[in-house]
Amino acid sequence: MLVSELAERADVPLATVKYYLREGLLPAGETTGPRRAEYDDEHLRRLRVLRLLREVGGVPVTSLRQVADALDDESLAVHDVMTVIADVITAVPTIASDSGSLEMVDQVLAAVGWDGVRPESTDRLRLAELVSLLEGPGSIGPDVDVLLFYAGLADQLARAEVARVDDSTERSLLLEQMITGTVVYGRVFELMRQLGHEHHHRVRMDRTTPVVAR
Amino acid sequence: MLVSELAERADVPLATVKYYLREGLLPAGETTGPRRAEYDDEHLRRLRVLRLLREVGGVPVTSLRQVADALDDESLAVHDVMTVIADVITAVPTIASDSGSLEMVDQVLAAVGWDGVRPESTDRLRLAELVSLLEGPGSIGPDVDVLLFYAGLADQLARAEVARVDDSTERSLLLEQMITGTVVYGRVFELMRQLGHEHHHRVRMDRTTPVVAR
DNA sequence: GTTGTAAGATAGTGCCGGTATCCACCTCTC
DNA sequence: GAGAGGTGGATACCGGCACTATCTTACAAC
Repeated sequence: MLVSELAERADVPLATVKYYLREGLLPAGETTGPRRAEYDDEHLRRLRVLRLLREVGGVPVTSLRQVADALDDESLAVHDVMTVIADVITAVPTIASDSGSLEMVDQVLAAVGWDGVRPESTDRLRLAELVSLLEGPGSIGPDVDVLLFYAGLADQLARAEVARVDDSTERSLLLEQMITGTVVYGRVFELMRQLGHEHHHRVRMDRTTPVVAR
Repeated sequence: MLVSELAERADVPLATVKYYLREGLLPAGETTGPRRAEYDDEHLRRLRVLRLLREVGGVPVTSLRQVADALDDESLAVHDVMTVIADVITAVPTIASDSGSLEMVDQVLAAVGWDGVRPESTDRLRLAELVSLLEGPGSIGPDVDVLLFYAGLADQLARAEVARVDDSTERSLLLEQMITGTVVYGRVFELMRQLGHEHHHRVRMDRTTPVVAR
């Protein structure tokens, strides 16, 4: 297919596809002439994944390059590509964190037995930042028990999600499915949590406050 | 305290505080003279909450105005303010959703018994959008059972979080704590999920692929 | 041939979230 | 009571980001 068709099939403006090509996020098509190039399904899938990361995951375009590079690097194991994705999804301006918070995080990680986490993981560092944020005056202090509760649930979630991947799938397809899953289901869970708040909150209100009219 | 002190204590640039005042996100201080105004702890807490929503929650400044208005409106019950917060946190450009997806979402909501969710909830609508996104060709189709699994975990989380709020606290303080909790612990859980992926992923790799060197 | 569209390069746009500057004036210190 | 420095208030400006528009050259299908 030609660029225009690629753009149309992915439902992305042509100008944007050209921009991504310029930025090297999308591998160039196979040149079939001085002013002609062919694109295939692989390009289409790549484009879809990038847009998903961008639009649903909120990943900035500059970080997408890291993603593209990792996907293109055949020497990287699927697992290693996913750590790149993990780091990139976690792109929020840095806050200061103290060593005590990091210690607390590590304590929690140890408690749930997550020894497979890289010490340089962005997620681990960001988590410590958040914990130190909670330590500020007048806020709900971070409690190891509370964090452990979260970690326990997250463990169930992550365990089930990892178990759901089918390693017999071809590398590039597998990666795309995993990325989509991470991003989209992450958002799904987030939304469900908020819906849960809304429900349980209302239930509690109805029980607590006297109902005036119904 | 004077503005400069307010800015310093919240660790926000003075120019930004002035900007927030201009935008009406922060109520004006009490004027004590033609070129003098006093700010109190309430202002400080408000500022901190706004910055948290902005920096950790990624809420755009325009939406912060809705938050500020809701917080200032004493006629709104705590619960109603929280629905405003819920809608505002869920600020991602819209994707098209089909009616089938919405039906699926409602089916899941009914299954977990969340009848306290407003039909117009932004979260409910966004969830339907995501579900229809998953329905696209070549992706991991949305499965009611999978969604139910997420909903079940989210229910545990939301239930525990709502149970943790102490209604005897003064309204404005309570709201601030709840907002902080929603935003920060949401992010905490997200990070923990990713850390869980990293760990379980590595474990699975180590088991699956023959270890060459150690 | 004529027309339409491709590729490729370069320049421009719109929004967002602040910053910077200016001014008239107040207040604190010495 | 004089001077330094900070204040509230207004307006103008800025940098980054993610595109978007335009232009040129050339080929391809009719």
